[in-house]
Amino acid sequence: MTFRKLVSEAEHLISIGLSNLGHAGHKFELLDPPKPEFGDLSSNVAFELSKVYDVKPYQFAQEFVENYLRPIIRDEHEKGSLSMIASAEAHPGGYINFRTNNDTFSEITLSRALEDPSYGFWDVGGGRRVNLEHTSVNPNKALHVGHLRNVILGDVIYRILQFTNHAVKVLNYVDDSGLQVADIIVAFKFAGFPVEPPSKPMKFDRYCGDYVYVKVNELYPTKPSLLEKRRYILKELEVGQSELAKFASTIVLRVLLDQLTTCWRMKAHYDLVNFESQIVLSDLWDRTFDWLKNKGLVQLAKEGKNAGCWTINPERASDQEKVIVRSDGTLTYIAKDIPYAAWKVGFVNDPFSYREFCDQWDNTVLWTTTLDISQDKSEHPDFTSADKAITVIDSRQSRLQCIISCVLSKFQQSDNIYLHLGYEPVSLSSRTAHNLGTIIDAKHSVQMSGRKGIQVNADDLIDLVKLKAYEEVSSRHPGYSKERLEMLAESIAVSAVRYNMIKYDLDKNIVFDITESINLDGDTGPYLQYAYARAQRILEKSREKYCRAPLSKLNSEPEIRIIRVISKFDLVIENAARSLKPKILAKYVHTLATAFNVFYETTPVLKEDNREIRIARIALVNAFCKCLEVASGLLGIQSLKEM
RNA sequence: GGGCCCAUAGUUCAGCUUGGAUAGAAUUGCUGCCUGCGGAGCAGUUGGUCGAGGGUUCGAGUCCCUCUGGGCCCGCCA
Repeated sequence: MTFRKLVSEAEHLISIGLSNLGHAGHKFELLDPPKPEFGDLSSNVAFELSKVYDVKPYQFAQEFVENYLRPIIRDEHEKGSLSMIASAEAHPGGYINFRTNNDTFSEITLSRALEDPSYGFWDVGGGRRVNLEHTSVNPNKALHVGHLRNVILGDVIYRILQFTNHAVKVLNYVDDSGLQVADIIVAFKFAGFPVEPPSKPMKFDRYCGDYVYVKVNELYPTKPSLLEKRRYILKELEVGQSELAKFASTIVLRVLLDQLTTCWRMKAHYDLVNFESQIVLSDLWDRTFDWLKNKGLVQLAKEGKNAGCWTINPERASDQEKVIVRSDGTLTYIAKDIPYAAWKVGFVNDPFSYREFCDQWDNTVLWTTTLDISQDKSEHPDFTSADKAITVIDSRQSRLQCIISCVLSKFQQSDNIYLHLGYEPVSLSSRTAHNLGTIIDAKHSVQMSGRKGIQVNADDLIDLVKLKAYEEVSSRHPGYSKERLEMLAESIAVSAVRYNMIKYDLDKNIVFDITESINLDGDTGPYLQYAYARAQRILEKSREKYCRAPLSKLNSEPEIRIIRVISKFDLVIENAARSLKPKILAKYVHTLATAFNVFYETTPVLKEDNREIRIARIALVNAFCKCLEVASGLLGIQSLKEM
């Protein structure tokens, strides 16, 4: 909040200086100096103007500072209109560096952080409505670590957008009429697989995915009749209503609830479950199809390999045309996605009624659509006609997502109304794949495959990290009850896994290694929690009541460092929200926690004899906690008072 | 064949949008720091031809081109 003010003051000064020099409006930039010696804010203005005057940047900088900036700073100080900037100086490197008045900077930053209940808030969205789709895992299997990246990325994006004044609805699309569901229905109905998991207790999603789905796929080569059954089932699923479809529906719901249990464990929030079957059964497709035909975006192929199919034109000439309606009249995957996308942004009338699906971990209601109008709740949130749709899916879907995006841009003249937020997938390290019994060649990593059973289960991962966390917590608190230790270990495990999935850039392929993933030291989620717990211990033991503290007493290097980080909070959140890069926030929170840890090691708080300094430091610890709590919250990481 | 992404320390990654000061973390190895508010920490140290070559520029890890190596996509599967 306050760093913004520093920047705007510097902008103001340079602008006046340039205008006095006769270069009003000349562009320049303000940036973070890489080292503290270079001051608090730097400008490249001398590089820009030195071209005009054909002198060395340093020479221009010296003269500009001496003859223009310093007099202006003096003036403004006399008028009392500068609160942040104390001085400017030219550096031999060519930059002009500004220094703050530390006393007032600390004072303003900390009092804002402590007193403003929405410190860090920045209005990026202006209340705009966003439909955010993530997770969308086929309902025939349990989540693996690849899905986890999707869930966590999506959920952090949700939290960031929600925080920056977007009205976000989180959608989870369930493909309940696709091939993968048909596979397990084949197994249950025609291959003799029992519907209940044998003997030992096992989550149903896991049983379906790890066992039934894998085994039935192994049967197909030797029993081709099963493939015919699968085709039959697919048809039935699309028509709906039959006994078989009803059976499939019960299976899907069971798997879905188990999947959601894993997602909720990761503290992900959803607003609506969309079922593909309902999109097919509604008239959403008909309306969209008519529209596509009217616009001339699709055509019926008369000859060639796609004869008898409706196809969609590619955006680029080099791409092939894409079949959306097969020659037998059934719809392809993409044909179901286009009306869904159009529905999200309100391009077609909403054919759905809405009912409550279930309650969630955060005491919110998860809704679902229904075609049965008698079930409609009159008071339900408005899910359709968002200003923007964001779909979180890995980059292997880029081509198809691009088609959807292109088609939607033809609906309405606005670009970017449909955004595919892509990311590179998670693969397994050769060591981890080897441990799973996968036969590997010399490749560095292995793609996961649910169908082949090559995957690391999401719950297993959390459990493993939890085990490690449990050992750590119980060794520190031998007297704690099992329940308390469990709770803490779970929270630590979730934070470790979440942080690990967002600290990398979206375009980075994560090579998942099980051994490395259980690490709780260094650049991890628990590191953040640990800094917070230490700070909390200080506050807990402090007997000072909160009072106006002399914040200007905080001028040691570690203190200034934390304050500097705190002052940039809203800038970082804005940046993360605009760029949709959760990583930016993860990096920030780590920097914040590190700054605190340095302070903690070097600077006594409770042991400080001078009362004024002591209460000022306590105020600093308070501000740190508040900032860390909000920032961690945006990552879905719980701030623990103890661990 | 066409398209997308990646390449920076032994390892995993920041930094590239908007070119500029000594290229930063984490981890590994080694060395210190608990009769101090919690050592899941802190400090120090070892470790880099920023894949290669060319171009633009006063200046390139960052921008442009070519090449090499790796990943992914291109179905009447989803």
